[in-house]
Amino acid sequence: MTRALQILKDAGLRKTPCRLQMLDLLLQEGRAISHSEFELHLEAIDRVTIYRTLHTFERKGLLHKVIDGQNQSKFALCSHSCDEKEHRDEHIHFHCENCDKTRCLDELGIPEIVLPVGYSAHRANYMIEGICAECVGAGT
Amino acid sequence: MTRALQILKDAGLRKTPCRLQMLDLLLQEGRAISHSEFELHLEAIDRVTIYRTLHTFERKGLLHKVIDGQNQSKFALCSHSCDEKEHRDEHIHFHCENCDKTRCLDELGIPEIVLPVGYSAHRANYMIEGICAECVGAGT
DNA sequence: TTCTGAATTGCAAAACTATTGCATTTGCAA
DNA sequence: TTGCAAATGCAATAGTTTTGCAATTCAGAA
Repeated sequence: MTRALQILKDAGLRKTPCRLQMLDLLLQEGRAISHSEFELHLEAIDRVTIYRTLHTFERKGLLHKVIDGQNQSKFALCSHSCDEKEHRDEHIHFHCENCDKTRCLDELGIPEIVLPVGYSAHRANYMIEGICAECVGAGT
Repeated sequence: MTRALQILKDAGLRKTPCRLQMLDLLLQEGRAISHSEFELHLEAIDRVTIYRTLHTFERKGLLHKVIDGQNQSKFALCSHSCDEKEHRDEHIHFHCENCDKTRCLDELGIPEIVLPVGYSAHRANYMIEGICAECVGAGT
C-alpha cells in the first residue's frame, strides 16, 4: 500500500484520484505547495475540487496552512500528531526568495516569548525569508 | 504642522487628502490596518487609490506589511529608521483572535535562529496569535 | 499670484483568488 | 451487487488586487 493511501485510510477518507495525486505531490516535494501549483500538476482535476480537498485535509489534520510573505496560502503535510481535534504546527517556516519554495524546518522549534502583561498567546508563527540551500551558490 | 504632514515631507511625497487621512488613521490607531479598514474610514477615496498609496508608502519605507494569521495583509507605520533603501522590521507582531486587531510589539525583538547549513536569512517574521490586553477580561 | 509639468487620482476593465449550489458520478460497506 | 453518502465537475457568484487611461491636483518656477 502506498504512503498516500495509508494516510487517507488513517484519516478515514475515501480514496480518490485527486486526493492521491495531491498527497503524492506533497510527499514527493516535501514542502508547502500552493493551490496554483497543485492546479498545474493535476491537469485533469477541477480547481474547485482542489480547494475542497485542501479544506478537507486541513480539517482532518493532514495539512497545515503556511503563510508565506506573498499573500499566497501554501499547504504542507503535518509531520506528526495532528488530527481533527488537535492541530500543532510549532516549527519555523522558510521561504526562499529565489525559487519561491516554502519549507517546514521541522527540527527548529519556535522560541518562546514573554509577552507584555495582559497578552495571552495561543499560537505562534515564525517565518524566515532568505535563500535556501538549493539556491545558494546556484546563481540566480 | 501635523505629524502626518511632516511624514510626507520627510519622504518627499506630495500632500494629498488620501495620504493625510491614511497617515492620520495609522497614527491614531497605532496598529496595523488592512486595506478594507482604510476603505471603511476613507469614504470619499477610491479603492484603487488606497492600494496605490499603500504601495507608495511601503516603497518609501513609511509602512511595513504585516501578514496576520489569516493571510490578510495589514500595514503598520515603521517606527524608526526605515527608508527607501533600508527597511527594518525586526519585531514581533501580535494578532488578537477576539478583536482581530494586529499590533507591533516594537519592544520585543525577534530571537535569532541558527539555520541548517546552506540556508541564509534576509528577514524574519514572528507572529503571535492570542488575546490582546484590551480583550482579556472583557468577555467575548 | 499664476502657470506648467509631473504626480496623483478616479473610473472602467481585467486578472486573480476563493466560495457556493446543484446535478452527476464514484467509492465503499452491507 | 446494490444503495447511499461522499466526492466531483461545472456554472455562477463573490471578493481581492492590478492595469490603462483620461482628468485633476500639487508644488515649484516664473
